[in-house]
Amino acid sequence: MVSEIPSGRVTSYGAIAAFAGSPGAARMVGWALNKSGGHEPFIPAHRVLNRNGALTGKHAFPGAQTMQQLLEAEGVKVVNDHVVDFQSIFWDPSRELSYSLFYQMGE
DNA sequence: TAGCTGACGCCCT
DNA sequence: CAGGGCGCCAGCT
Repeated sequence: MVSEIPSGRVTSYGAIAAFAGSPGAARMVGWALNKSGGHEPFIPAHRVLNRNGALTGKHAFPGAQTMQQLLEAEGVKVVNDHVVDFQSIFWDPSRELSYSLFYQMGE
């Protein structure tokens, strides 16, 4: 699901968990993303933030500024570990994720 | 077995 | 504004 997030857009752990059918299991999303690093296919984990738009996962990246740099490279502004105008570039799975993802997943 | 700890989120004091 | 409780659940001690 995270792979479907367009460049320059962001979403939250909670939104993903909710759409996946386990509202409240946002921690698992972070756990999964943590495991997803360093291998193929590339998962744009830097586009997933907490519900306030904070870069709470930055410490899981190689460099201290890596997550922020990845976002800024896509045109997303970051100030004080928070994405600027988080609401306007928020990517809501329930509203924007197409049926095609599930088709790809096999169901 | 019990408890703790997360890249979380919501609700209540 | 701070702090606590609870749900969530995988993976360690």
